[in-house]
Amino acid sequence: MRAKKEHPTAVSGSLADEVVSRLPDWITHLIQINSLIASRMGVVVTDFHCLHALQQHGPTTAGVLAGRVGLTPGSASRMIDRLADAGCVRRVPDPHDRRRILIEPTEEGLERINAYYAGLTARTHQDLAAFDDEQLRTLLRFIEVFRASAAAEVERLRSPADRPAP
Amino acid sequence: MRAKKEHPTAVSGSLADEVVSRLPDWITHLIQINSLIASRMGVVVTDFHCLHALQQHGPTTAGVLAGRVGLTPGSASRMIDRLADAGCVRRVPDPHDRRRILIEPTEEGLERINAYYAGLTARTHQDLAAFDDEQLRTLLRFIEVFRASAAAEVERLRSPADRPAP
DNA sequence: TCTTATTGATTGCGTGGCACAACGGTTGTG
DNA sequence: CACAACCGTTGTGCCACGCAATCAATAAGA
Repeated sequence: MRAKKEHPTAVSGSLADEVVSRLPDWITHLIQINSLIASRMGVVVTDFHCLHALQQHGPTTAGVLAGRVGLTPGSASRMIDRLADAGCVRRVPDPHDRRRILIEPTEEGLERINAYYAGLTARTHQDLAAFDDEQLRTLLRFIEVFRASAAAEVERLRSPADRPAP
Repeated sequence: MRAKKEHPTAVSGSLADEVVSRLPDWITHLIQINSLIASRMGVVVTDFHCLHALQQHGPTTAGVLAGRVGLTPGSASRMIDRLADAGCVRRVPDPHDRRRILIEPTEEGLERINAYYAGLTARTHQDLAAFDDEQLRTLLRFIEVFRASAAAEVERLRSPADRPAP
């Protein structure tokens, strides 16, 4: 444990250090944006993730939805209640297995999530205007690498008997 | 109900569109990572933001700290109670104004936040190894632009209808 | 076929973070 | 010296969440 390392504005011996030192602050801001927009929409951040997952992977059961957003099945059930009351999702019985109930987003839910992404994408497009295609390709690769890495990190953190061999 | 496009402005073909379409998923993962690590540390995400703000801007009063993490003064007081009980922060009376109480991180608090960043930093360094200096410079610019943009967005979202004319 | 085990989803209960509003202590101003 | 403004804290209620028990439906076994 190196306790002497300061991250805020790093010692910038390398560009990589600069990058990693500036990431946390950005991430913090992104998280705050998510919370603010969610509260402005009258929902909780978790509900937001649920809508996002629904939009990304399509309609699924409540169980896998709970897994995606990192909630217990019980909490997911209540979350779906909230979203259903808000008219954002709908419960549809699975014709093949009467135990299962598929959760699918409604028009209003899609509109809401789209409105959210519209605001963010507009700003993002503005920000991206300063980069050329070559740089955008680099950014794309960067995002893809980090997305995969983040997904792996989520999986690792969720396993209780983790850290078998560092 | 399969929508025609996955995202609102997904005019596929543009690199910028690719970027904006992939960002939300990554952000979602980052948020989940934050929540997971926070719960694993025995704190809440807000406490985490508090420690981050303390590390970024240095010791301040409870009031401005509440503003930074987006909490009411009352909630911030309770949050400071939690962190103080956990030994992460310490209340120090301001010698110049006995109404004010400065909040400063303790060694343990700094260690905790460092441990968090150490995990993320290690992974980030690994990911960054695949990029050369030119690309890293692009990434740095990208991050800086988006960080500023995100900060501005946070400010905008916090002021609901006000901001008449500064 | 009838019985038993497994899977999926929901509900009772307790915990805890948060907002709102009221309170006491401190500073500075007339 | 009295009054007002400011800062932090505390009382109260709300609601999201986890845990565990429960009900419904399918799958497996005698």
